Amino acid sequence: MAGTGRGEQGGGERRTDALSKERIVDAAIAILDAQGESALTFRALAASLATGAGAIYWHVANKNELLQAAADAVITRVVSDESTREAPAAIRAIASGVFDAIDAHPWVGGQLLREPGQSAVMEILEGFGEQLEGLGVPERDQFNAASALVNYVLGSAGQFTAGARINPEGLGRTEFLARVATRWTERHDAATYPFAHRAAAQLREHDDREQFLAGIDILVAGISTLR
Amino acid sequence: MAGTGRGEQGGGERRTDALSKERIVDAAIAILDAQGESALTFRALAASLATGAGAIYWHVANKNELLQAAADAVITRVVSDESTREAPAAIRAIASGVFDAIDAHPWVGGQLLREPGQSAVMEILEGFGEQLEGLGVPERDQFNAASALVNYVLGSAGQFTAGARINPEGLGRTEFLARVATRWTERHDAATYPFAHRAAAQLREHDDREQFLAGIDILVAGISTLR
DNA sequence: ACAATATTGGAACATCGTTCCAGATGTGTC
DNA sequence: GACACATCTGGAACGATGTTCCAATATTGT
Repeated sequence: MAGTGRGEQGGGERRTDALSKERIVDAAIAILDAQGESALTFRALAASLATGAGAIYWHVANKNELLQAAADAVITRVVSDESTREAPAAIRAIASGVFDAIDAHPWVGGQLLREPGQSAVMEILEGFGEQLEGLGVPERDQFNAASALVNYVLGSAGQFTAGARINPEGLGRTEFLARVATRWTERHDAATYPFAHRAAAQLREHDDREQFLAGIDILVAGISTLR
Repeated sequence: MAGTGRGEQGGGERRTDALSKERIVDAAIAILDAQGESALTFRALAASLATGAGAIYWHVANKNELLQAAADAVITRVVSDESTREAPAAIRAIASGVFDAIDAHPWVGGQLLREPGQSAVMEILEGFGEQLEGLGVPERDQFNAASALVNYVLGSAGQFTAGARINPEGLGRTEFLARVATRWTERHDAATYPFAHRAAAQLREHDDREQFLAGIDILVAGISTLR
């Protein structure tokens, strides 16, 4: 068996078109951003890099690792941008950053939900966790509080991403939400779903980002009661 | 077709093995529960029903519709079990029900995140929403509050489901979490990730359900400050 | 210059969701 | 009972995907 050991790239320059995990991940992100999750195939990726599938597998174990690396690349930039603000504002800033990243790269949302303990998720957990001391949260509650924030962010990310996946790209977000609302209202009885019908009305004039941050504020308010 | 006859059944009675969407969904749930998400293929489903793929497509449009129907079937039973308790307890009860359903059928978590506006999700939203009046939440904040609860539940569901997908089925949940914790601790610096390292320690002795409900309590506490 | 290793490109494989269609089954009419 | 028609079934076939395999090429070490 030939050694499968990974060669370190030493100091010598190589051919300028040499593949690398970084170049592959960048190409993958470009495809994901431009054409969406379903467009990322090893054939499309190989074509984009002017190579074959086998060459890509030399640098990347499988598609899952590729997606994780892509998601990490996007999220790490956001969270490491650590602000030295007051605790509540810092939490809001981190959440905002994650939201914006997912807004710009909708596929990230789905990926974060797929693998727990993934570095991107831990990065977010770390970012939130470090702020809890400043809120006066006792240590025994800090893990629960940070988890709640992370799970809320991931759930929101999933819903948002799923929306983007369905939206035929033609409609704006508000137009799209309006269509979802009317379709749902038509199909379900207002008597058995009183709340959902009121919610559908608000859906038309709501702003995703505002609603997301309102949820963060609710969580922060709840966390502040832990003492 | 080479007469693979069931004509030799004898009795001219109406065939007892007639397909229906309900029977198909039940068979799908059985496969999902027993062997996990990746085991549900149209070939396996056809074999389980002793028929062909084409026959299934006569009753079900595609795999997505099948998964939605399966998830709806599981969730609807849980939420419609509406309790007439006080608001905070009712919210806790609904969340518990969803958690238990996903605990028993891990694949449901992933499915709920895939399609927004799905009936199962709206059912949960309705369940939470109806309790908010009792908490004294002003109408303009009710949609945000209910959304926060739903997004938190879905995020938690996703994390929990993802864990079940990775776990090789051999280990118990605690053992599995311990392994995740040590692997992460070994790979990452305690200096740059102080909080995550403390969290990893707690991960070993934590209970998923308790942590999930702790998050619900945080949200309820935060929602109660909206007046 | 030569051997050994690292990397590439693309053919080949197994599997999946889905489509297609010939035949079997059921229903209504005389 | 015989015929026509719509409903339903079973399985072969299609196109696409992730992945593996391997002969060919590029790079490195001596």
